[in-house]
Amino acid sequence: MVKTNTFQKILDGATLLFAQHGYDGAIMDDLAEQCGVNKASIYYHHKDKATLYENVLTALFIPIADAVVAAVELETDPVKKLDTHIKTFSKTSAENPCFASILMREMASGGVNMPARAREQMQRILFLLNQTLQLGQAQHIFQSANPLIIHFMIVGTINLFVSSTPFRQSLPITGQCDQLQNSNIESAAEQISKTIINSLLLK
Amino acid sequence: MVKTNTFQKILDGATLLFAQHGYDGAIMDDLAEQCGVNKASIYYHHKDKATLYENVLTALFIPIADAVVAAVELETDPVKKLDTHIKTFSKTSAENPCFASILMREMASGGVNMPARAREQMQRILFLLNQTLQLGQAQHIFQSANPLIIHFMIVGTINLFVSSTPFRQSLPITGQCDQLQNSNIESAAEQISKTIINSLLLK
DNA sequence: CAATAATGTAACTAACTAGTTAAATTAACT
DNA sequence: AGTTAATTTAACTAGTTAGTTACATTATTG
Repeated sequence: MVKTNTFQKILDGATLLFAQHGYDGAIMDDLAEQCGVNKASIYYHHKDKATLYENVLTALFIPIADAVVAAVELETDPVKKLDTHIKTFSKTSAENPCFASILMREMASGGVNMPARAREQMQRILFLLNQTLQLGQAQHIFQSANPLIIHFMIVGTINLFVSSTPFRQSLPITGQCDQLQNSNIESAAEQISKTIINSLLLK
Repeated sequence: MVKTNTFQKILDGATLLFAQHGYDGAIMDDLAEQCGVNKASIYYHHKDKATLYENVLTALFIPIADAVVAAVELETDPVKKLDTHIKTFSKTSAENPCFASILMREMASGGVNMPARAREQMQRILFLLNQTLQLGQAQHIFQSANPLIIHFMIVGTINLFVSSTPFRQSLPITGQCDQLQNSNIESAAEQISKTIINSLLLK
């Protein structure tokens, strides 16, 4: 089943609109105009608003979870696995900022309305982290820690970083703090990775 | 000017509704019903939906920033200041989970539509952190680090933790991972504080 | 107590919004 | 070319939603 040009155009426009305004704030008439298609075309390609939202989330979450799992599985050392986990998640999130916005909104609702296929992708990432941490513990490299909190540290920090780009640029911080200048995602990921790994390593 | 019972009842109901459904998802008729007041009473006490939202955010953000600033200023040691910063923020957030939900939604939009008074409160918290970090560096206790990323680590992790209570309870994690059991806010705050302080301390 | 101010309410309105319909256009195939 | 299937469109509909109005009730005060 080849997806048409219009199908994808609507999906891309909807991704942006849902990220910017949330489910309730995204207006189907605006979407039609933004994509340059007639509103009825949206309903021709996507059953209804709820289904369109599911389609958006599925298309957004699966590649990110895939990338993280694939990259981590290439490594064998727990420290390297964890570093790769954090950096791959950061990189793929930054490549598509809509992911961070949509995930944050969903988590703000307690994740209750999140479509099952999207939730499954987040669980894949959490399970992968859990495996890595247990491997590290088994090899007496890592001390015991709550994987869910580590997961939240990674996801929470990166989401906030990625989605706050406009906010960051409006911050009236004086030149006295030059650390704030290099606010690119790679250095953020590096700092998060170092921080987490450092706290996990057995002394 | 003494705020009436009804004014506060509407404010409380609106806080919950905005936290659960976001600005666009919160329906004024639902709010009236939930509070047991007539819809026109809402508009008698609060100019319109946007003003009500501002009132909610102001009432929610100011006490949290106040609490963090007050607690941190009681300490003199940078390490103790940072630990208090993280634990006070965690405690006050957990006491009012609506704060986390609303802040996450606002950050998902890039913080662009956040009312000025609410944004100022987040800046107070960030500036306070910046001061603590600089004090620690001046005393040769902390190494240099990006305060914004530390801020995001604290806020992102705690927000996610607080607002994910329903999500956490739905996680089908097997008993093999008993770390997940003690998912209370105090132990989360403890782990975050240790992690961050540990990574900042000069070796 | 009477008058006035403050608060509460049912019913209404105008604009908006998700989704539909039936007809038109374009592409695919024989 | 001619027929059928896929796609697009303008116009429409029914339900929803923020905000209003004119009136009723309750406090307050001189």
